[in-house]
Amino acid sequence: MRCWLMKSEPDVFSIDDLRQCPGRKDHWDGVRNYQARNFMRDDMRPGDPVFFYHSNTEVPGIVGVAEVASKPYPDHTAFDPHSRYYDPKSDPNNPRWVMVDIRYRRKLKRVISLAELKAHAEELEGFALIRRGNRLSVMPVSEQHWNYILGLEKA
DNA sequence: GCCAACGTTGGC
DNA sequence: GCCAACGTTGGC
Repeated sequence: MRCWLMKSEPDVFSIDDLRQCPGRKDHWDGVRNYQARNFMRDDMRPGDPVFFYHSNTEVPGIVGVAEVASKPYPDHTAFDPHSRYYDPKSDPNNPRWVMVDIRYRRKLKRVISLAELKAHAEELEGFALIRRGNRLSVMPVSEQHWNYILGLEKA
């Protein structure tokens, strides 16, 4: 089992949006970065825990926990010319982009902000989120870092 | 809204 | 294969 962090802009899709989905589950469409895609395609397994991260917002940070709820499968929004995620180069017979389903587990008792995570850079050394210039929207979290971050929740 | 950092594209 | 131009991400 691997742990993950996935970013979403709350104006587009927030943790509350996920919680209100039928079955508290939705598909995670729109990933258009090869490295992020490869993580989903090659390394994610149903049941893997996921930190839900709010980006591009007043206080960016981890807001909740979800879990991977499917195997990877083709991202159909790439085939839809009306979608903002349309990619004419993705061939339906050989899909370029994949997605997984994500299920809501819980919100954290408080937001663990990016600033707070950066303040623990020493304990979180190697965590992709706090590396300079990081733009990945899907990234692995080591089990050690996962547990450390959850420990911050009670602080 | 600004802009640094990064990924992608395409000319050569 | 290099690299300049461009588009996007996302913190601030």
